[in-house]
Amino acid sequence: MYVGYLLEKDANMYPNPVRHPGLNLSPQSYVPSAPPTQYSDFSGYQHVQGINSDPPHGLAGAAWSSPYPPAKDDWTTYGPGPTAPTASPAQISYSPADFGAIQAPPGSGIGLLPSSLSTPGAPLSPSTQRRTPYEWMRRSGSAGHSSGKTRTKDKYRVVYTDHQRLELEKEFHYSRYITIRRKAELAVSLGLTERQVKIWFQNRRAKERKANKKKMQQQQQQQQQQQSQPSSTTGTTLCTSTTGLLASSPLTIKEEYLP
DNA sequence: TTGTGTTTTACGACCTCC
DNA sequence: GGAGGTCGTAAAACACAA
Repeated sequence: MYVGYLLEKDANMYPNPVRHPGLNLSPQSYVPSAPPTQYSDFSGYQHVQGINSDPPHGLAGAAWSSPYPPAKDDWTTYGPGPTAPTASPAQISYSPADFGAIQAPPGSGIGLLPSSLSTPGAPLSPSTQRRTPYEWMRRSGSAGHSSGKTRTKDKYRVVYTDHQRLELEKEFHYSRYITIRRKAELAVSLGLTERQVKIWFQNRRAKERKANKKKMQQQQQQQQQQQSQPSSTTGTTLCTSTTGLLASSPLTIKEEYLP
């Protein structure tokens, strides 16, 4: 709503424009042949086809068939109930091979998937199977927990499926602030409520701010350590402070997905 | 197996904008 | 006043060391 205001307000946190230049256009207008270059690694996934294609009149049309049931109209009805997405196709477990189209940019060291997951034949080493930067991608076993139960019932929260997280992450890396239209589309396509999508984006931004804050603190510590040591070289402080500013920018986050 | 730390959903309080 | 933002927090889910 007042994204512009927030971006200005959080200029320290987001000194660079976080949105794709083409965002003035509706996100739906971005086509497979010209994916946002910042997130070119997403092009391998059928994001555009399934999510970003412009559905007729915004929502479900013949070409906008969603693998998910219609979103619950109202999330205020807590509890499993018949509307709980237990039988949702979203529960279909996504094996790592399902994400094989997404690969880490070469040389980045970071990507959406561990390379081992992108190579179906390669067995995972125990260390690989453990904690990775892509945990949320691997937890296909969690899918069974998405029963739609919430705080007031025997389950406090649902666990989103890998596919839901993937699509949300993709949308987040396309733009940190989702439009009303995209929110509605995502909610339908993922079998979530618009409220869930909105809150996911809020939480995701908070996560990024937290990470940026941590980075800045670490770099400040490094600077302090460097200053406390007898400096044999000059001019390094300026460079580190510059990198510190860059590190705090959202661009750094996006760079994780750049080649 | 269990204890502990981290991450992930979800919410409430409060704020700003239209 | 409603919608959506941040911030702080609760608690489930999860990873991992002992």
